[in-house]
Amino acid sequence: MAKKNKTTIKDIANVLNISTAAVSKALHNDSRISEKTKKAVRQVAENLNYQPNHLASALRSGKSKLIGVIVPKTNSNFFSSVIHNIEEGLNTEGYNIIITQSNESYKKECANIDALLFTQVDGIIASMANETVDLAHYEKIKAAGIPLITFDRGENDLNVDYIGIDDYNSSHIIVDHLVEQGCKRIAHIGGFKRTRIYNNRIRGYIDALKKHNLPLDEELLIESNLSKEDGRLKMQDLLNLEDRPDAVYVAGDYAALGVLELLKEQNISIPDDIALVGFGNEPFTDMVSPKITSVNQHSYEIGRIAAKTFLEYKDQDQLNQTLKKNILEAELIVRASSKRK
Amino acid sequence: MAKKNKTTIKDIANVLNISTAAVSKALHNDSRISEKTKKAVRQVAENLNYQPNHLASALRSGKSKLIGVIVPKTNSNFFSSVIHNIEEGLNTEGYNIIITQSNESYKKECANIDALLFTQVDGIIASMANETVDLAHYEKIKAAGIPLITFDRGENDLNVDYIGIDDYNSSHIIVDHLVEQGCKRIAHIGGFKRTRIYNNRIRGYIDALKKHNLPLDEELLIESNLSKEDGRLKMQDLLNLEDRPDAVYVAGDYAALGVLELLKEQNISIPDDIALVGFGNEPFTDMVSPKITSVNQHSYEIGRIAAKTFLEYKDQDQLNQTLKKNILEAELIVRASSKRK
DNA sequence: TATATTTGCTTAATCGTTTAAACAAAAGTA
DNA sequence: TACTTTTGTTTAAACGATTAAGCAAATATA
Repeated sequence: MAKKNKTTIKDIANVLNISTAAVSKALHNDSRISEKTKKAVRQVAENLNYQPNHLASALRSGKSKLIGVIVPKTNSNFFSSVIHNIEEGLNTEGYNIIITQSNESYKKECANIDALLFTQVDGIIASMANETVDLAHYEKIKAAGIPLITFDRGENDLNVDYIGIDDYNSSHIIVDHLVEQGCKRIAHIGGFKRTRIYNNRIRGYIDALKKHNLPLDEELLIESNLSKEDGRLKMQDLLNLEDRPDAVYVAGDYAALGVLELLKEQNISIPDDIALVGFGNEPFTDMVSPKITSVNQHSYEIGRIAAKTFLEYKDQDQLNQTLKKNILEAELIVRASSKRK
Repeated sequence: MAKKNKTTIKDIANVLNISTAAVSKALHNDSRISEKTKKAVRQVAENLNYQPNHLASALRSGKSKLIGVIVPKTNSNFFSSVIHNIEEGLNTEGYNIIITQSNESYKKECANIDALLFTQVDGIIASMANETVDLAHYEKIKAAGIPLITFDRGENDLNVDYIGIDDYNSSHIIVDHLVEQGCKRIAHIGGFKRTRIYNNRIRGYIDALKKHNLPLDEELLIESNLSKEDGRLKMQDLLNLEDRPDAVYVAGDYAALGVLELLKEQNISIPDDIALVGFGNEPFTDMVSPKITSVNQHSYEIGRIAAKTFLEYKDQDQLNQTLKKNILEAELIVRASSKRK
C-alpha cells in the first residue's frame, strides 16, 4: 500500500531542468540564485511535497540539529518542566531534542550518552543520576567536541556550564523561616553527601544554625536516599531520640511526604509539634493535608538558560568550555506544614 | 582544546591496507570475510576508538534505528512508565527512541510529527492529545511508509495498531464495586465524549447501571476536561442538585483529586456520604487522605507490547497496517475513598 | 570599445557508510 | 587435467544533500 516515493532535490532539478546545486541553493535562499528560479523551485518543491532528508544534510554539514537531553526521570514535575522549556528555547532555532532518562542508574546514563553520541547530536544537556560518581563517560562528550551543559545535578570537576539554584542559600532561607516560626531544634534529612547539591544544602543548614546561634546536633543531621519510604524511616529515627526536634527540613519532597504520613499516623501535630519543610515544590506538596512548605527550583528559568547557553556555543568550531555557573535564587513557598503564626 | 579527529572506516582500512568495503563487512560480521581479517579489523577499530557514523549508515541503508514517541505529557506516571517500557523493548534490538510531548496541543502534535519525520525515524508510537480531532497529520506518517502504533488515546479511523485497556469494561468493574458498597446514585464525571477512550467509559457506565437495574439520571453524567480545577467545578454542580449522588466515578485522577478537596472542604464524608473512584492510578492517589480508589492501566504491558508490535513490522518493506487492537484488562485498586465495609 | 565585475548557473567533489558486481586465488569435482 | 564452486577481497556506485570552484553571459567601469 505505502510507497516510499520520497521526493529529492534531484526530482525538483529534473522538473525544472536545472542542477541539484541550483535547487539546494534556491532552497537556502542563496543570493546568487535569481528570484525567478527560487520561486519556481519553491513551487515545484511544494507540488511534489518535498521533505529535505535530514540525514543527508546532517552528514554533509556535520550538524544534526539534534540536542540530547539526559534526566534522571521524566515523571517529576521539575524535570518535565525543564525539558519543556529547553525544547521551547531550541525549537525556534530549528533544533529538536532527544529526551533520555537514566532512571537514576549509572549504567543507563552511560548507555544514554553512547546512544546520543551515536545519533550525532550537536550537544548534550544533562542532569546526573544519583548513582553517578565516576565521570569518565562524560569525558566522552567532551572528546566528541560537542558542548555539554549540566543543570540541577552537576559536577565542578567536569568544567562545563552549569545551571541550578543556590542550594547553600536555600538552606539559609529555610532555616531562617523555621527560626522565625519559633523552632529551636531543627533537624535535616539530607541527600547523599557526595552529591554536590545535597552537600551544599547540608553546608547551608550547618552555617545557618550557626548564624542563629543554634547548636549543631549531629543526631539531627541524617543522610537519606530521599525516597518516600526512607523519609519515613529516618523520621522514625528522629522520633526515637530522647530530645525530639521541633522542625524537620527534608531535602526532597518525596521523603517529606513520607515524613508527613508518619507524623500523621502518630498523631503528631504539624506544624505545632513538628514543623515540616520539603524541597522541589512537586505538585503533591499542594495536594496533601497539611500542604507542605517547599522550595521552588525555577524549572522554567533553568530550561530557558540551558537552551540559551547551548545556542551561544553552536557556531564556535573551537569549543573551549570552562566551568561557568549560572546560579538562581530559590523561592520558598510557605504552606501550612510550617506556618505556626 | 577539543579536536574532532573522528576515526572512520577509511582510517581502519589504511592501517590494515585493505579496502573500506572489507572493513565495513568485517564489522558486520559478513560470512565472506576471513576470521583473521575480522579479528584484525576489530582490534584496530578498538585501538583507534572507532565510533560508526550513524548518519552515514542511516543515509545509505535507509534505516535510522530511531523510533519517535509522542505523548501528551511526560510528567504523568502512566506515560513516563510506558515510555520506559517501550525503551526497554527497543534498546535490545539496537533502536533508540526520541521522546516528544504534545502538551495536549494539536499544533504541537503536528510539529512533533514533522520533527520526527524530518529526523527520519523508522517508526512512531503515539498517544494523541486531547485537542486532536483532525487526523490529517497522522496520514503523513502513513505516507512516509513507516509503521504507526497508537496507545491509550488512539482512533479507529487511523486503521493502525492500538494498545490500551478495556475502557468499557473498566466502567463495569467500577460500577460493580460501587454497587457492592451499597451505592445507589452513582455519578460519572467523564472526559470528552469525542475522545474514544472517554466515550467507551461513558458507554460502560451507562450499560453497567442498566445491568444493576439502576436508573440513568442525565444530571449525574457530566463531561469534563478532567483537570483538577474542573473536577471541583463539576463536583460542585453535583452537590447543587436536589438529589445528590452517593458515589462519583471520575474518569481521571487529577479531576478526582479536585473532587476530593472540595468534599473535604465541605465536610462531606468520603466514602460514607459520597464514595469516590478515580482513573489512572497516579501516585498521588495513594498519598492523599483518604487514599483514592483508582484503575491501574498497565503501563508496563502497554509499553512492552508497543515495542514488540513495532519490531514485528520492522523487516517488512511492503507495509500494510490494519486496525489491530490489543486490549488489556484494567485492574481496580480499591482504597479508602470507596471502601465502606 | 576594452576590460573588470557581477550575476546565475553548472560541474564535480564530498560527508562516511553500504552493497551489488567483479574478480583472482583456492578448493572441490568430474 | 579442465572445469565449477567457494572464498576473500576489491572496485565503484550509490544514499541525498552541500559547497568550492569554474564558467558563460550580463552588466558596470574606465
